[in-house]
Amino acid sequence: MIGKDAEDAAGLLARTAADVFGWDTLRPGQLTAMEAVLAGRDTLVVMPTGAGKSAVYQVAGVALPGPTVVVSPLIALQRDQIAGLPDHGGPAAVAVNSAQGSGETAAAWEAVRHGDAEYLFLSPEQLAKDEVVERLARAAPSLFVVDEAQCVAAWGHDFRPDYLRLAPAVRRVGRPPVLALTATAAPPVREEIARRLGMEDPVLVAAGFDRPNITLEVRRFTEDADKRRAVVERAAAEPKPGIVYAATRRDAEGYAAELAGLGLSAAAYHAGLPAGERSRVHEAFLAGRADVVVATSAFGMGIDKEDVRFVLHASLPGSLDAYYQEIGRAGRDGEPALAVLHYRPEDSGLQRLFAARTPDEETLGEVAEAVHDREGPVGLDELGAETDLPRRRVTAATNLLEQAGAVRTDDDGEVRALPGMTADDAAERAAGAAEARRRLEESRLDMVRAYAETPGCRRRFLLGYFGEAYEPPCGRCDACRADSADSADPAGGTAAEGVTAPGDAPPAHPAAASYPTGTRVRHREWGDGTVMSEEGDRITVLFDSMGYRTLSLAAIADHGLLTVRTDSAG
DNA sequence: CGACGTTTGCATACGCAAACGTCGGTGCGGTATT
Repeated sequence: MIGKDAEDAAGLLARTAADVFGWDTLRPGQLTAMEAVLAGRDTLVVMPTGAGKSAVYQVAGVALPGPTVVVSPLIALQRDQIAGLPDHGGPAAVAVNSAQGSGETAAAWEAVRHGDAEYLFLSPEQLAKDEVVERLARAAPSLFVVDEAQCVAAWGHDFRPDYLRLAPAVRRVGRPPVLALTATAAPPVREEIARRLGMEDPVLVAAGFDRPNITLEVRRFTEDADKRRAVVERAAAEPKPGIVYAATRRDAEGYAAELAGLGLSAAAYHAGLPAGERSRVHEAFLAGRADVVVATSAFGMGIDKEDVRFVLHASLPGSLDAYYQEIGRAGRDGEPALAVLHYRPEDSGLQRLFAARTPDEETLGEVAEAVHDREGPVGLDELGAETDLPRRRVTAATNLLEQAGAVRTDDDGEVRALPGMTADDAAERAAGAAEARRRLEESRLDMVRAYAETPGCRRRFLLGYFGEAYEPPCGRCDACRADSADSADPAGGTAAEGVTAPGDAPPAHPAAASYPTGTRVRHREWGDGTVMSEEGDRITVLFDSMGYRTLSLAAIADHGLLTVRTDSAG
């Protein structure tokens, strides 16, 4: 880019930020992302909550002629975003969703049609409707934003499969630049977001991941009862307020009741509670009227509270992406905060079950057959009617068929079978894709266990997972603290019961230098992969079809397991 | 996969263990019922 153009763009953005929003300064990451968007580039922004991700689309949206589409996963989040925009004569923001009346929705579309709305918020499910996409296409949006973009990878495969169908929607509304925003995404997740959204050569704007004020700790247990007692005692003892994450609704209520029994202001939060109770707990927590909220993963997005002092996990999360997202809610004010993972190997069973949930072969077969029986393209609504399957399952199955290269989505958003493949072949290949997906999810869970069991610095492990090198000791994780305690008192001073014993940090294996992070490698049995991290005498590789695998350098050397691929750099 | 609740099986057992069954997380949207 030519210097003068860049200056002009920066000037325009700075002026817009100041005049429209009253912001006198933009942070470097914000400006970089805005400039990329303004230059028509697809852009992926990975910045912690509070760093001002929303400002990127708010300012760039105004600077670009035409409305800005913002895909947001929760209606409550859409409301927050709209409420957070300046309303004194600034650009108007409207939403289209099922929670508002038909009059309000009609008014929103009118505003879009007349160019009175700068921002239009909607869920991915809305974009599954032809009528919505067609109206949007007529409005010719100049920017397509996907907020909380980690949802694409985390929810798109089963829970909310319309997240995997945004790419065709982007094309149908005129293929404006795509801006994806997320607080937490490891490199392979970033890659998946970009791929699933159909982003082309995206600009990556990633801020540093380390949250140095959060102390990291893992406590390991064999008995469930010991673990439960430890969680309650810790939540009671630490400075408030705090969040305890539990794996099930039942656990959330059990812990909350125990803490309340100790005289704390504690409440449970999960999706099974009445809406009124949920918002009451949410508001009480934000307002500082609650000491502890014990929650399932439902408690998260939209919780903007500075002074959370601890986040305890009573069970394993399903991935380190989810874990970092959840502990990232602690200590946003920069003051000391604490993240403790209470670990029992058995607890991974539940997450393993969740990971194993993929569409069954029968569903894949029915959908594949319904598509193949058509000579021409068919809409997902019609597929649902023909197969008599719920829309969500039809969409998920279609996504897998498309991923397996058996069907494709045309410019009208309808799907058609690709020639040269029978329905049975298609279903079989889709089942293979589902199986690969399941292996990947399980390997991500293995990475959570590896974090819990690492003898080394937790911070180094976590940051390594997110692609950031870190030189221990950090001084603020249980492993580093125990190490320094050991050197002060070699005789013992052992860690408290249940704490993972830190081993001696192994010396870097000389062979590790052969496999720096990012190297493309090929394994005899597992195929191609990318080196994600090296720790001591082992490296972790993300294999394209097998997920994460940790390999010992000695075994690699002894058996010639890995070859470095030089043909496909990057 | 594992926790928890219920049933079955035993039979010197008014109770206990094993076997069996069920359930488990995230939210959108739209329809049916008050």
